[in-house]
Amino acid sequence: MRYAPEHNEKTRDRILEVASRLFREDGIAAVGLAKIMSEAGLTIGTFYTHFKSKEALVREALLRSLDARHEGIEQLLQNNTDEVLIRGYLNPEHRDEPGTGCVVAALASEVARHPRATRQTFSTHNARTLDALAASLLSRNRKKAGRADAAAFMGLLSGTLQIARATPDRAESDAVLEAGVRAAMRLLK
Amino acid sequence: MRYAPEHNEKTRDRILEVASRLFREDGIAAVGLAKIMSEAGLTIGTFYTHFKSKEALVREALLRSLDARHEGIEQLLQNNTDEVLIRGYLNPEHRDEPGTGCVVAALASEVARHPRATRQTFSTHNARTLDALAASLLSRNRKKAGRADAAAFMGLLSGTLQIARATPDRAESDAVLEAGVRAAMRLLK
DNA sequence: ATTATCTATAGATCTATAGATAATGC
DNA sequence: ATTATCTATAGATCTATAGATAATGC
Repeated sequence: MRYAPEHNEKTRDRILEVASRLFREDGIAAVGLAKIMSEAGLTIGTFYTHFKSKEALVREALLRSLDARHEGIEQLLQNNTDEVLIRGYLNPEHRDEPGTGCVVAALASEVARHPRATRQTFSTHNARTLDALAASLLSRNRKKAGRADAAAFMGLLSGTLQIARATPDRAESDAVLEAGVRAAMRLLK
Repeated sequence: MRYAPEHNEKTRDRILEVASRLFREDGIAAVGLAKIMSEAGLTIGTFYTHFKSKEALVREALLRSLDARHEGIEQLLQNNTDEVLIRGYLNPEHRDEPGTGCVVAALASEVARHPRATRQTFSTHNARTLDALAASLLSRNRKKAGRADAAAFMGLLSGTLQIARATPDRAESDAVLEAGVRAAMRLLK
């Protein structure tokens, strides 16, 4: 069947949308292509007309979700105080909704075990956000902060969010988030 | 065959030893029971005489590796300066050897997706290390640091290590570790 | 006529179980 | 006699491919 010219691209986009959410929610290794295709309203047979392999999908989904989050963070960086921005990351909603949340917190440790091409995609597209962080948030407070300093700041945020997510006691988990906010503020002083 | 009384326990220990390494190296979802048993010198059929399920193994392997690392960290906390301790965590060897390294950096984001019983085990056994960190490292520098503050400090260390592991360029990855050291020192000031 | 989608399947692997085998203590 | 181990297998799922089907543009 010859479909409309944009049909193929729209389908591909829908698959990427679902994949970038499910990978963050369940982990890359734990989510199968059949589930992704099914949630996109398709059967698994169609997958390979859109992507060469699961690893190719992983790279494109990472790219997509990192870029999407970059847009959001750029906006937050412009008009807000440090604390508002930090609390925009370290809050119970973000903790409880990994599917639309930070890619670093959800997938960095798993991406580290993937092929170099995948790590390269992750690193390159995360660098845009790190550079923006360094340029506005960090340098606003102290001088001479580079991409690596932004990575450490991001490490504090994502590492703390992960520990909060792994902590089953709600009150204790909330306290971890609050301690993370204090620590992040301290880093900026 | 009736084996020596300690035989069963030694075999179980060997399985746990292998599992706690492979889970950290490859991720929990990505490593199968057959591979674990094979590296322990056994076939998969024996697994269920030692553990009720894979999830039960996960809990015991987490418990074991968290406790093992706790011992090491306790010793480091006693006789070293802040910087030596921080560099004992954020260094290239630790980055390159996840199998024997920090459980939080390797598995926290994956544990967060596991059943509550597993998260409880993780949280309880990690709390011992967090309390030790709060008691010595943090309170040595600033007053009134609790378990949650230690969790944020640990979040900085583990989150930064994860980003270093995901960064394919060696020099850039090394720079992330160094920035992490600076940030951790800053947190203790 | 083209091509995205479907069903069906290959072949590998996953967790888990059943029943036979073999090594040691009583 | 006991029991940890083995082989074999069930049944589900994984990634990937093959070939039939069907929806739309020329």
